[in-house]
Amino acid sequence: MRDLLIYNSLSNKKEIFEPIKEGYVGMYVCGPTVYSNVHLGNVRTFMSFDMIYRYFLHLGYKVRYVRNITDAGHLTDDSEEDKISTKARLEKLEPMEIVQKYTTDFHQILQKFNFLSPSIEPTATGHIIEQIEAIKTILKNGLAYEVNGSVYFDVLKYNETEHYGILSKRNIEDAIENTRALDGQSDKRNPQDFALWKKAEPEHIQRWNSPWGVGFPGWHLECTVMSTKYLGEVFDIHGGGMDLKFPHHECEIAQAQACNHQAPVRYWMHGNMLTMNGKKMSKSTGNNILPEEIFTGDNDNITKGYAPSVARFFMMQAHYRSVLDFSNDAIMASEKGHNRLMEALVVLESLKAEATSTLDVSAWKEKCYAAMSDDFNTPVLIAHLFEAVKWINLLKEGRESLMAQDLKLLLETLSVFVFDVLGLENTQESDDGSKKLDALVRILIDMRNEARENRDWALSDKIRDQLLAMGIQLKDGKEGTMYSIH
RNA sequence: GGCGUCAUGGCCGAGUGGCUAGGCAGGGCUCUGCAAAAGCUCGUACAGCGGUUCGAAUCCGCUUGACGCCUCCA
Repeated sequence: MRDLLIYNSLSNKKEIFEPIKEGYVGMYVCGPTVYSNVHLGNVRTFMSFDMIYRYFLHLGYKVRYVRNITDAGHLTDDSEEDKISTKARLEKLEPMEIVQKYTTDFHQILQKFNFLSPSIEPTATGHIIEQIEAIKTILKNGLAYEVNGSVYFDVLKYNETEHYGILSKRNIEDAIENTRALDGQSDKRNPQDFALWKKAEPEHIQRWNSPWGVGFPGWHLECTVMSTKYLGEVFDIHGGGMDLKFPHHECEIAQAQACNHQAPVRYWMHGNMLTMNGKKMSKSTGNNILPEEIFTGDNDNITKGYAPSVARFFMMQAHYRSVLDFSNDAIMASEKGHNRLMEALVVLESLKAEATSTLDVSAWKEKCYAAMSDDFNTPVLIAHLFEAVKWINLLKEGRESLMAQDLKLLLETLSVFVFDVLGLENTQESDDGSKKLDALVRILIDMRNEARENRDWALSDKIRDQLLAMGIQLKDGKEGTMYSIH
């Protein structure tokens, strides 16, 4: 098998992927905090890893893909309030109601985008006991301290023997020098220390018993605990958005080292941000667009709705490690390209085999795999797919030819990459309603063609123009009239 | 202030020390009753200034600009 290159954020270069166990991949991706609807930026990261998961599966790896749900709430500031309880109070709901609501929303959105389900989707609240055990271990190993019902990770102590900042390429010394004004209220010995367990104030709703009193687990612990529980103390790939690199992933490394005395992850992968109007999409700033708004067009930044597969294609046209800027013009251009690709696939199925092949399908297929195996380069893959689109059209016109086996190989390979790996869908799916619509439109097409034969241009143009006005476009071609619905 | 990333043709967006990215838009052509659609085809870009080199958009330095992280964030 060809080498698979993966860009490792730990070394900042592409490395040949060598799984810990031949044929198996353990992959952990930081999931959403379920206190509001996921926006398109959140979706991008998960989609990148969905594509990566799909490619591994296609290559024949047995993949255990773990993507968590953060439902324990993260501290937002020193007010001892966390996101989930804040939202719960606002909506007068139980925290677990919030969690349920947005978890369901998350799943529905991903389903629309044609995501594959992860192998395990663990929750933070389902692993409180494991988190408490991890804290005990870190305390026992002398890398944490208890203050006033809370437990903090001792970053300076850790840094004496390990490098805190190994992933984000920071030096703790620099961080200390550049620390902002102290808040004065913290129990921390050093501002760089982070909470493993936090004492719950009376008004804090989410709370659990622990050896240090009633409280709740810290920001970063759940991922350490759940990844090692399901994938082992050392596993192949850990992914997440670029914005989690520091401090979240840095803390994960420190916690895992403190527990197990070894680096937990072989390959760290970070997806880049989706921006809009040149700025990062973010829940807190409001600079974001919801998936549902993409589908319906109900957002000031877009002029119409777009199918989930079109949004997916839009994202796959950029490399996962590049910043991608969302705009109406950009996704509209993607929609046209997406549809052209899908139409070529339909044409391909109707092509007839010839006695000779004038195109080298095997070499083309090889290029597709080479693109994907070079750090999952979907934009280059898509460029190759469009080369196939061009071929298909030339084949249709009889300007090139393929033997049966090459035709089959082209169809199979194209299907694999378009549907299995990129996870795109042909949006012209036919349900019962659309079948009836299809029959209706065909009747009108027949009537129009009769009118055309009678040179009754007034009638034929009327049928054409009125259908177009309601979004049904007729397309006259050599093989008869086709149509598409917009 | 610290750390880091990036600046590509009208737009989006890859890649690379010398050889076509690709998509969208635009020009030309084919098809067509006229259109539309579709197809074919064309364009020759890499922020600025230095340097290395036979040769750089691709490597190095500086400048400018943008963005990300440093605080919850995919």
